Parts: sequence; C-alpha cells; structure tokens
Amino acid sequence: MARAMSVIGDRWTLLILRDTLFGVRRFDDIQKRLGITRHVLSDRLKRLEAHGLLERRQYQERPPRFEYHPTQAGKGFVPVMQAMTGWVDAHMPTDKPAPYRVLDRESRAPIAPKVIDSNTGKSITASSVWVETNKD
Amino acid sequence: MARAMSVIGDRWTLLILRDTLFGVRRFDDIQKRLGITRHVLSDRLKRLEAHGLLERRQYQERPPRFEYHPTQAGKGFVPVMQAMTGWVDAHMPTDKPAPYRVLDRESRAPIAPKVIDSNTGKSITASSVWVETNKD
DNA sequence: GGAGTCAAGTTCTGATTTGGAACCTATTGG
DNA sequence: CCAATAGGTTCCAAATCAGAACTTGACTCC
Repeated sequence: MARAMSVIGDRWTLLILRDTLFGVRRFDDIQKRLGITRHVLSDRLKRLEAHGLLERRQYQERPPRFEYHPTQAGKGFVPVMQAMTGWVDAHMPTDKPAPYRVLDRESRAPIAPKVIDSNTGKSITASSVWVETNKD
Repeated sequence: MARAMSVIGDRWTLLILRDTLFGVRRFDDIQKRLGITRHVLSDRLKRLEAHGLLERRQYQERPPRFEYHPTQAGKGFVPVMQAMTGWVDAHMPTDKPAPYRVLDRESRAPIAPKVIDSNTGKSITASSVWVETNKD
C-alpha cells in the first residue's frame, strides 16, 4: 500500500492516469478536463513516466508534440479503479453525473465490480480475511 | 474516482485507514507505525471521521482516551486495498518485507486478488471494458 | 511527594508544495 | 500579419507539511 501511495498518493495522479486510460492523452486536453494547473500536470506526467505507468510518445515532428499512453503497468490499474468505483457507488453516492461510463466491451452493459480470491473463488471482504502484523 | 480521491487522495489517509482496518486503532500507535507527524494525523483522523470511514470511540473515561474504528464504509475498502496490493505485487515488486500479511481467514493461505464483473463472472481488464466519455 | 511515563492531542515555526496567471516557442490557417 | 494550437516553463502568493516542543490528566516508581 505504501508503495502504491508513493506513486498515486496525491489529488491528481490517479485522475490523470484514468484520463489517459480512457482516451484523453494530450497535455492540454487533460489540463482542461481536470482543471489542474499546467505546472503540476507537467510534474505528474513526468512522475508517472518515471514510475513506468505512462509512456511519452511523439505523434508529430515539427513542432514536436506528444501523447501520454498507459503502459502495461498503467493498464493494470483498470481493475483497481473499477473496484474503487464500486466502493464509491456503494458508500459515497452522489447526484453528479460521472464523466465516464465504463461498460463491458462485448455486451455494452454496466459492470458490477467485485474482488475475489482467485484461489478459492470467494469474494474478499473485511470478514473473509485474516491479518497478521509483522514484527517491526 | 474524483470522489474517492477527495477522501483518500493524499499520502497518509489510506495508510491510516489500512492500519485501523488491520488492528492499529490508537493515536500514538498509528503515529509510531507510520512516522506521520501528530498534527497531520490528527487532521486526517478528523477527515476520515467526517467522511464516515472511521468512528471515534472512547475506551476509557478519565483521562478520556479514544480509538478509531472503521465503519461499514471503511471496511468496504478492504477489497479495494487487496486489488491495489495485487497490482503493486505484479507491477512494482520490491525486496522490502510487507508490514502486514493478509490471508484467507479460513485456510490461512495467501490471497490472490482478482477483480471480476459479477454480472458476467469475467475478470475485468483494460481490454475487457468499453469506455464512453460523457459530453461536458 | 517528586520524577518519569503514557495517551491524545495542540501549538509554533520554517520549509515544501500548490494554485493562478503570464510567458515562451514553433507551426499552421486565414 | 495576426490569431490559434500545443506543450511546456517561470513567477509569486497562498496553502500545506514536517519537526519539535508543549499541554492535560492520570498512573507508577522510588
């Protein structure tokens, strides 16, 4: 968890990653969608690239212009985001419309994310787990 | 996602929630484990309580002393954390030992978290989803 | 009975980080 | 020539954070 937070633990990083995953890949587009300051966006994109979640790709030569594409590690965050979205829907409802709708690619039906233990097939909840604290 | 980040979107909040979920519930214990400053810990606990993820319980009268217990909403974050842990293990390996081990309560075996769509039973990945951007 | 300890904070000060706005560079379109 | 587009960088003021000390009330040790 601490490692995860060292990468995504600030107000903007995860929203930027989300946008790139969902198709918004250019500096100005991300900046406008999120209302983030350009300075901070520039910094966060560099961090995401340094951590290997985004890849900076030049899409034209002169003037040089770039897009930010999620890497495999970045794409791997999609299920985590869906789990998070499921949690928000269950515990922090709102009236505001979501900026994106995530659907099943085949059926175009809404998704009901659930986290399971693939060893047992059972869903993971606070009461299904046992926690051992390692000595300091 | 934005709503989620408005609650947990900083370096400490999620680590504090994790500690309370995993049995560390007192101010000084959390402060020592995380190395967070007391000032910020005090503030984050108040926020977590205000957002309904933690409940402040008095466990002795004089002098008044309190523990922070996760609410239902707080406990609901366990699966999200497991999904996140799975992502970290897959994409950000390290040598450092984890401060906690999370096991299946029955079998005491390690957990292999996976996020599925409970409508279809299929696992959710970047390529299994379809994203529609809502007009601004 | 004074000295030390524990728990849960609060207060203070100086260092970082952030937000907001303007500026810079290169190229294309009218 | 002038404006627009794209991707940044630079500057300053405001908000936030780290580090350390202080507070309060009660208990324990000598």
